[in-house]
Order: sequence, then structure tokens, then C-alpha cells
Amino acid sequence: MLMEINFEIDKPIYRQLVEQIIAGIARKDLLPGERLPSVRNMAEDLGINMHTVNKAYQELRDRGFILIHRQRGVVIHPSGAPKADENYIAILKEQLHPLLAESVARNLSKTDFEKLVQQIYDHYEQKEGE
Amino acid sequence: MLMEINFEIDKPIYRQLVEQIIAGIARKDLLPGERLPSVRNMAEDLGINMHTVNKAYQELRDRGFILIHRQRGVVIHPSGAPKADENYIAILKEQLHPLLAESVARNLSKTDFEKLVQQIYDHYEQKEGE
Amino acid sequence: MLMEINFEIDKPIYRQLVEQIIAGIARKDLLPGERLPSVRNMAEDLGINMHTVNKAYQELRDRGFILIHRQRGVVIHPSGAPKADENYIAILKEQLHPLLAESVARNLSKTDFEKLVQQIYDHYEQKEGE
Amino acid sequence: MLMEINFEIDKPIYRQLVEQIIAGIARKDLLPGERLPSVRNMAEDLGINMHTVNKAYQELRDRGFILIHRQRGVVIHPSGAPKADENYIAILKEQLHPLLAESVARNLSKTDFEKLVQQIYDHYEQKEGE
DNA sequence: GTGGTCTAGACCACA
DNA sequence: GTGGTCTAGACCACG
Repeated sequence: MLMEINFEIDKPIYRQLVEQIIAGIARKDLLPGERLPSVRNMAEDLGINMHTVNKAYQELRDRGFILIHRQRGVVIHPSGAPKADENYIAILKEQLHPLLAESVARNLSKTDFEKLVQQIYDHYEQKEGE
Repeated sequence: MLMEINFEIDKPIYRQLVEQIIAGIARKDLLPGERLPSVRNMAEDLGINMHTVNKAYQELRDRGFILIHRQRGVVIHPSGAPKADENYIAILKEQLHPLLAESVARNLSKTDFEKLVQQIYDHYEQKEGE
Repeated sequence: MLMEINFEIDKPIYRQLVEQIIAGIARKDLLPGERLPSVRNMAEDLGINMHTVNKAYQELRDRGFILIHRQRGVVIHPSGAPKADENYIAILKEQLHPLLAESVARNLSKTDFEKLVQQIYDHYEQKEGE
Repeated sequence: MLMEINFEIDKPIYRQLVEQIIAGIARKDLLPGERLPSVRNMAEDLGINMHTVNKAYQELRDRGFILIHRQRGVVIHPSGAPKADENYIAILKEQLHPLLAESVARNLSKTDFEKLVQQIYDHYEQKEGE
């Protein structure tokens, strides 16, 4: 799977990596049990430091998206991504709040907002019918 | 309007301030032309540094939410909040992407996601019928 | 509070630090809200690297023992240490298992084992009567 | 005796093996003089590397739990497991310290802790009355 | 001055 | 060859 880092924006590299791997899981480009490159390989591929990749992997492990075997490397969690529990919903709501507040302030209609959501959902679930 | 700063979360204080003022505009607690406390007063009220308030005000001005007059102080932009132009939509999409990716990965249905959106919209538009 | 690192044993430094801070909380040497040295100061005091201290602090934060403010530094969690929930009990049991297995194999009586537990409990709760 | 390796947790495989054999001795599933599979067989059964089994056996021999004869293979030490001498007690205390510290910090009562100990003791001494 | 991020390079345990 | 740990030193955001 192709990972792309944008060095211009101020989003931390390890954060971009975390998001892209989760996006890969969402798009089913990365399947349960599938292997990810070793920290060193991934770092070399992206032209970044090993530790930066490691930080991303650690976070993904802590959040239940991947497993890290000391020897066998890193794999997408075989039992699939963690489910959307109450805890996650609460965090998600907190993240949505400021986005929606600004949309309301700018007079973006709920319909238009939901169109956006629809578009992005489609982007991730494009393989649904396969 | 009551501002509340949470010093325990890691979101920067100036960021919390920006978001709360935009939320105030969305909820129509802050109306076009309404005066905001001076940098000095706001800082005192919240027990934070003047520079922090200033940073928040600068950002709100740059984004078109407020006007800063040397004499008349700080006011909510009289012509209302900026509209949701293409540029804003693009930024919004970028912010939504990682949130939706994780939701899809975690198998949260679009319906459930939209319920969340509905809830938050209601929270900001509660005064609609008044 | 005095922290002591043993460079001879193979227990990672950051791990020793985590344990000593938890021990400090148990002994009430570190009270809720109390400040810990900055990563740099702690590192200098112990003659170790900043990042090692940071790794310990991160873990303590993730486990709910401390709060990290970007500017105000690090404090023992004001609401006290997290409680012993089911999750913790499960982990504790898993950690006790091999210890008890070996004790049983070596014919250490349960009474003797409990004497040990008693001793150590006393060590941590010595201030109870104050 | 059934050995089970968990490849997903981060405890080294050889360590899991050591602990399971000691647990087997504690439960009297493995009796003094009883033969253990050869390094080669054990490795094959578990689908792990010979070196890993060897490392586990070496440690068990060094700690007095098994004997390794060139001819007769590997046997549980005929004179039974080593006793709980001062040296062992000291090590045990060191291992218990951090566990108890966290329990105290988390406000787990000594009674509750001892209930846990009781449960685990029972688990290993279940055959006592047979 | 505080923690957050990133880099570079090293040694070790595990398998 | 894999991740884990540690060091050294740098720049940045925040307040």
C-alpha cells in the first residue's frame, strides 16, 4: 500500500502515518493479518526516521489496530479493527463539535454537510459491492 | 458569554478560545456587532496570558469572524460570519477524512454517524425556532 | 522525592522510573496535584536522557497516574490514582500467576507467601496511622 | 503435558515455556523424574525454533528444575523442585514490590489482594486432596 | 522554560 | 532481521 507523507503541512509525520494506515484499513487495502513493512523498511521507503515510524506503530498498537511481534514484525490486527464503542463515540463527538460549530456559524446547511459525509463515506467504502 | 478553559486536556488554550467563540457565534450567543472583552479583560477573567488571548483574536480576525479596532475594541464581524466557500469546504473535508476513515474502519454505520451529526447540529441550532 | 536508578540490572530505566513513581504514590510521598520535575530536570538529576524520562512520563499519563501540561509541566493526577477496576485485576492476576506457580513448585506455604505480602503492604502503608 | 504458546503477547516465547513447565511442576502435572520432550520434538510440536526451546531448558536447568542428560534426555529434577531459600525469597520480594505498590496506589485492599492470591493458589494446588 | 517532534546512530534481546 | 531501549542534539509550539 502506498503511503504518502506531506512534509509541508504541520501535521506530525507519525500522525499522518497513523491516519493513512487507518484509512488503508477502512478502504480494505489493508486486511486483517496482513503484514506491514518493518519499522526500518517503512522509514527508508518514506525517507523518514525509524523512530518516527515506530511512534506511529506504537500508537496503532495501543489503539488496537495492529499487533507487533518482536520478531515477526507488524501485522494488521487479525481480529479486525476495534469496534465503535461508547468511548470511541465520545471522542468522535468531541472531535466533530468544533467542525460542526464552524459549519453552522458559516451557514452551511445540514444537507450540504451530509453530502460531504456521503462523499467521504463513498470514498472509503467503494469496494463494498465487490 | 461564558468561556471555559480546560487546562488538563492537551488542546492549546488559544485553540479552545477560538473554538468557543465560533461556537458562540453558531449558537447565536454572540451576534454580529457584539463586543468581545478586551484582550486584557478576557485574559484576566480566564486567568490566562494576554498573549494567548491575543493569538486567538488574531486568528479569528484572519479568518473573518471578528474585527479588531484600535479604538472600539473587538467586535463580532458585523456582516456575520464568513460563508462556507470552496476553500472552507476543502479544509473541512480534509478534517473530516481521518474521522470518517476511523469510523468506517471501526464499522460505525453511516446512519449512526449521521445521528451524531444530527445531535450536534441540534445542539448548535437549538435557538432556531425562537 | 528521591529516585534511584540501577544501571546494573536489566530492567529498562524508564520502567524503573515508572515503578518508583507509582511506589511514591502508594507511599503517599507523592500526593495528588504535586509537581514532578520537568523531563529535563529529572533527566539531569538521574544522569539519563530526556527521552527516557519522557517515555516513563508518557506511560504514566496513559495509565492515568499523572497529567502532563505542555507548559505547566507534570503533576500527579489531582483526582488520585486510577482505581483497581476489573481490567487491572485481570492484568494483576496474570502477573501473579507465574510468581505463585514457582512458589508452589518450591513448596513455599501460602502462609509464608502471605507474610511476604504483609511485609510489603506495611512498607507502603506505613503512614496509614498518621 | 500440553504447552501453549501465545505469539501475540510480548512475553518472549522461551519465557512462556519456562513458566509453563514450572506451572506444570506446581500443579504436579510434571512429576520428579518425568521425561520432557527432546528439544527437537518440543520445538516441532510448538512450531517454534529449537534454539528457543533450548534457551528455556538451559534456564530451567540453571535454576534447578530439570536435569539434562546427553543420553537420557531431559527430565524433571528427580529430587523435586529446589526449595524456597533466602535467595529465592529475596527475588520474589523484588518481583512482588512493583505489583503491590500499584495495588496500594490504586486502593486495592489487602483483603482483596489476598483473595486473588488465594484463587491462584487454589488453581495450582487443586490436586492437593486427591 | 515546558513538552512535542524529528533525526542519527548505537547496542541488545529474541528467534 | 525484528522491535526495544538509550543517547545526543536539534527545532518548534505554547504561554
